[in-house]
Amino acid sequence: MSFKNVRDAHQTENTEDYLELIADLLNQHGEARIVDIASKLDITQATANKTIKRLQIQGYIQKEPYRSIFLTVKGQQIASQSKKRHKIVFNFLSNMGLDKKTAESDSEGIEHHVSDRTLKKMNKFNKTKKF
Amino acid sequence: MSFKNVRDAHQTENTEDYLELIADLLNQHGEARIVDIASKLDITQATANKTIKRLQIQGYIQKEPYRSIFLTVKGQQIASQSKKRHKIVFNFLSNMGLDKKTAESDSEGIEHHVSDRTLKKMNKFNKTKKF
DNA sequence: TAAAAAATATAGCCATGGCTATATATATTA
DNA sequence: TAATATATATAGCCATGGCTATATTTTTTA
Repeated sequence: MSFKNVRDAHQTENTEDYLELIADLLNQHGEARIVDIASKLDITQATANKTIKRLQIQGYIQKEPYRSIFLTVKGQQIASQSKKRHKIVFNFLSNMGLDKKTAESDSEGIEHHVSDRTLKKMNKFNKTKKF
Repeated sequence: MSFKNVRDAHQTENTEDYLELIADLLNQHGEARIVDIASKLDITQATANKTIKRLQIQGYIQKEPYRSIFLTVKGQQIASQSKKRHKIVFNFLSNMGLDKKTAESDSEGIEHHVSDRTLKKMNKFNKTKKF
């Protein structure tokens, strides 16, 4: 079952990265645009555009042509869950003694592969510095 | 740069899983066959076959039609690196107090997203129980 | 306001990794 | 050994996420 879980994680991974990023952009700049997403994710605008279209079809975001992007309730839920996980993993890696850059970069990849059980352990460690 | 790294990890991830599994099968049963791979990875034999073909083209494995699979030197190197990382992550999660099943399942996904720096920290913790 | 620049959209290409259905080869067993 | 079962291979489908090149729309600026 294990490998199947990893595959399932991959399917949602890109979605989660997009939604989390869009939420950040909305919070920080009041709007989220294709250009920003493409630049942050280091992909072309064409690719960003295509994925945004998929996310729209799948009901995670709402947007008018040539206009900026908003999250649906469904999208917001995933974004905030994702953000929460990301923070816990980032803090955990930081508390392990890793530098900000490494913690940031590693947590980006790890956040999608951590079970609730592991997340809880990490969170406990973050709070008490004990396992 | 961070997201790009995650994407790069994904490209090699499936390759690493295959090579690690093939190495295990070779060690445990003396041979690695498509059926076993498909069953372990929980995919169809057709999919396994297709990926095996790619791995062969890319020089990681060597095989004759209808025969079992062997690793090239290039393939062995990646398999053993991968195994090493996997073990460190698995031990780390176990040492955190997680049950075997969770540690196994989570390490499967995490191993591909852990930098050398983080891996070193984990390894140190495994040995000394301190960060 | 008209021209230039920037942002967005679309088309079409590629690789990957899923799948089912079907063919072919190999191994087992009656 | 001939028939059956198992394993492997191939063909063809789909979704995803990269890309470049080329519209088109919106925004900026001269």
